[in-house]
Amino acid sequence: MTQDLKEMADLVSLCKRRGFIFQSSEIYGGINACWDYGPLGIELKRNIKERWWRAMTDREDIEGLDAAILMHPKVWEASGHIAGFVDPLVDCKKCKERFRADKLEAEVLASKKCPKCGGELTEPRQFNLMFKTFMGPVEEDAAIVYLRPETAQGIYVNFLNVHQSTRQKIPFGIAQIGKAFRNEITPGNFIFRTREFEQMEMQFFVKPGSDMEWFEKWKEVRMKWHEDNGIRKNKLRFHEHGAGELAHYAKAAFDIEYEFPFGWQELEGIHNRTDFDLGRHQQFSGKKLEYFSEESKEHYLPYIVETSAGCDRSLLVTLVDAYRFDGERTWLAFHPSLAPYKVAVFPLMKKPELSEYTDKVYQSLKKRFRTTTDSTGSIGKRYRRQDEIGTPFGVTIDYDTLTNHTVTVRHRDSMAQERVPAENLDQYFQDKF
RNA sequence: GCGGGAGUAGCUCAGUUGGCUAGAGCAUCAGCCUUCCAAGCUGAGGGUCGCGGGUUCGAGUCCCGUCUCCCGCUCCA
Repeated sequence: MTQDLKEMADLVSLCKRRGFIFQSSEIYGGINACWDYGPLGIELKRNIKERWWRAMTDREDIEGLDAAILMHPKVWEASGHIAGFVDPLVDCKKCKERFRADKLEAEVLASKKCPKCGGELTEPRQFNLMFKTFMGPVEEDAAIVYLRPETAQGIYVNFLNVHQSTRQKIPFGIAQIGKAFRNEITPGNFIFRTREFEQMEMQFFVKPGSDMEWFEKWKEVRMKWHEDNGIRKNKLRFHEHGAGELAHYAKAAFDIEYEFPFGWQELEGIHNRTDFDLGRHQQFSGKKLEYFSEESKEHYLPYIVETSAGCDRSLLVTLVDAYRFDGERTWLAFHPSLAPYKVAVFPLMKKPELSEYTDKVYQSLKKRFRTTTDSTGSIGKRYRRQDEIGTPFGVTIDYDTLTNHTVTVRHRDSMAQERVPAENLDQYFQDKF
């Protein structure tokens, strides 16, 4: 009976042991909620990003972009982050309850009495969720810049540049992968919520009135992407934001959620942001951001349908969903195209004549596929090692290979084996990833 | 940031009321064995016990500080 991942600790341990993910600055005791991707982790991450990038940009109506992390501070005034990301909080020293100071009534706040137990409240403290730094050598208020809390604004402020340079007509989109930073109050659950994270965003510009149609369309496309990555359908669902949950910019919002060992959590958001963002940037910059339609001869501010996926979260889902344990064997059932290594080549035993042949096959396969090789210990042990890092195929050279030039191809999930002529291996694997 | 729990080898942990040179299993490496699914044999490497300070003749063990992780709250554009 195969089991899913029950405890994140098992995955964290495997990730460290096999070189997927390490804690940042570990030799100094680590730093909260920061993680480093190891040799296998970065391969997995690159594969996820590559798959996303191709799905989003291998089409005529989406262009790519890579905007700077540091932006003009006014961007964040326009976006609402400077106002909206500041939450003054007070704590009760007695019952330890915490309140939003701006949501308490004025007299309650003035009395400094806890509304729940009557205990003493602390002074309101500011929690700005944006990381601040200084542009230039002088540390003064005028030089403050922020690490972007979302990548989307880099797309909005480049809307005209992309439109004019590519001659795209609405509807069209702009895709970007990049880092964003948020001073989260409570990070945690391994790489699920970190203060530095990578987003894969596509902002789609549409004519007002067609926005809900596109919204529905992108919901389906994005859900299908996760399914096509091999994520189990019964672990994925949509969650609709109710009126009270909607962000300040949104007209409609759905999350794609995944059922982690710690519960259903957001993996990607699909939002109808209306013309809020372009409208605000038009207002704050004084630059006209309207689109002119040659067909209808009208000027309008486009609506934006956003698809915003967490790259690190996608990676975590890929790991969590692929984790299998059957009581004896642990393996990662990655979709072959996401697996860090595609093929592992082994000699059945560590004997010179087998090793020599193995090396030939290895050198040949690695030209086309990400391939590894291993000759220590028993063959079974080597299969298990590859299982744990999710390598979908093993190729084993035995004594028969030396005479008839066929090898064993062993499949990770079923452990099934088949005999394939060594010279056909390239062809055998070419449509598998 | 608050409350609770916890940091000893790469991983999982043991370490008695403070007392010999800090241990085990797994993992790793070398060699042997093995003609297809880990845990068979021999040997090796690896720890200033999270970090800093204190008490003591003596600290992994007691005290203080600090950092990090886990669970719960608060928060989540």
